[in-house]
Amino acid sequence: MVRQLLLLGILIEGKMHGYRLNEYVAHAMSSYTNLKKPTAYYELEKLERDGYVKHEVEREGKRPERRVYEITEKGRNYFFDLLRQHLSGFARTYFVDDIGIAFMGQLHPKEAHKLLTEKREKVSAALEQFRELHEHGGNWRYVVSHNVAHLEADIAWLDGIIKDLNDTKA
Amino acid sequence: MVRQLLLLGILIEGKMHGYRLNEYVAHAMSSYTNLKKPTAYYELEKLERDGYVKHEVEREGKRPERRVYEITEKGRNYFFDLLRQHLSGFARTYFVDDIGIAFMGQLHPKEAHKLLTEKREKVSAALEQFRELHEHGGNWRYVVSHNVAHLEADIAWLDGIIKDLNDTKA
DNA sequence: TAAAATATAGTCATTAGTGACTAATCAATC
DNA sequence: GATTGATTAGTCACTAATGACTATATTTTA
Repeated sequence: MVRQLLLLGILIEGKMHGYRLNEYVAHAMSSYTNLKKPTAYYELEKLERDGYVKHEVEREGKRPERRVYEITEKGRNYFFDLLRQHLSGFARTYFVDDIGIAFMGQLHPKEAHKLLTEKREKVSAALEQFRELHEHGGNWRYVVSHNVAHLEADIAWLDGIIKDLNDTKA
Repeated sequence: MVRQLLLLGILIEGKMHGYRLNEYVAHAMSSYTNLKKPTAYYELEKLERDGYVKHEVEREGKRPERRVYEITEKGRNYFFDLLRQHLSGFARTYFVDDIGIAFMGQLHPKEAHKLLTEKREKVSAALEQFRELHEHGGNWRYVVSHNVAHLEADIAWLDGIIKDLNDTKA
């Protein structure tokens, strides 16, 4: 449903053709989704089947045909339903890192220490990148602060484990 | 690859039949994965195709047949590869909440405020649940502290947005 | 002790998701 | 002015994931 919210949220601001839409997703929205192009078309087809969007074909000059997608009235309503659900709802996140940590005991603490230190550096680099993105307007800044907050939490968490491993090694 | 790490990590501690394995995943590991039963069997088939696990069929009394899965030597090596990769690597997390927030402007700030307050309560409840889980031994406690850290970060983040919305309303 | 509930063990049909590709146009460079 | 490279627009064959189901055995309860 997240993908539907995303696509309808784009189309609610105006019609757009498929290619442009995917470009927009891949660039402007790359910090909160990794929706792939074929997946977007696939999702658009479903949205169309259900009457939430429609499309007409146009062509500019001699370029290939484009499908210009447009949200329907039903789609608008559905978008607001989804948006309300998403803003008020809570969905549990599963952290892939936890699985590695759960099996960490299979390695020598010294090696685990080295590996987690590498991870910490990578998280730290990602954090720097997000910090540099700071101060764009709109609700975008909340997306940035969200990611910053979580990456900071991750680093603190990793530091705790690394410290424990230090004590174990000694 | 996460699923493979998970399944091999279970089997490295000893052979286990499919049903028990799924039970284990659904109970003991429910805080770091939502792997479904058919997905587990599907993944086990692939692991078997690639020679990382093998199975033999057994039956106890008159109960239905069981497939008892066992990790191979190749599987052990692969497990350690995966574990090292996971412990040292960093994978970007996409937060579904960010999509709702990105489109929050479509609603009246007053309604957004109400909805986010509801979300905050749900996050808070989830946090309480995790806090109660505290103090089991092993690396399990890191899983708990990880989730606690992230939920706390979420609440602080939500509070920031809610506060801004208060100012907007006024 | 018959009926209902629960546990055991896994399968199947269907939907979801994507890497790699096609096929055309336009721009740049040698 | 031919060749290379980028852009435009979308498709296809394949892999991944799961809700709903089957079928039997055991336990509980009325």
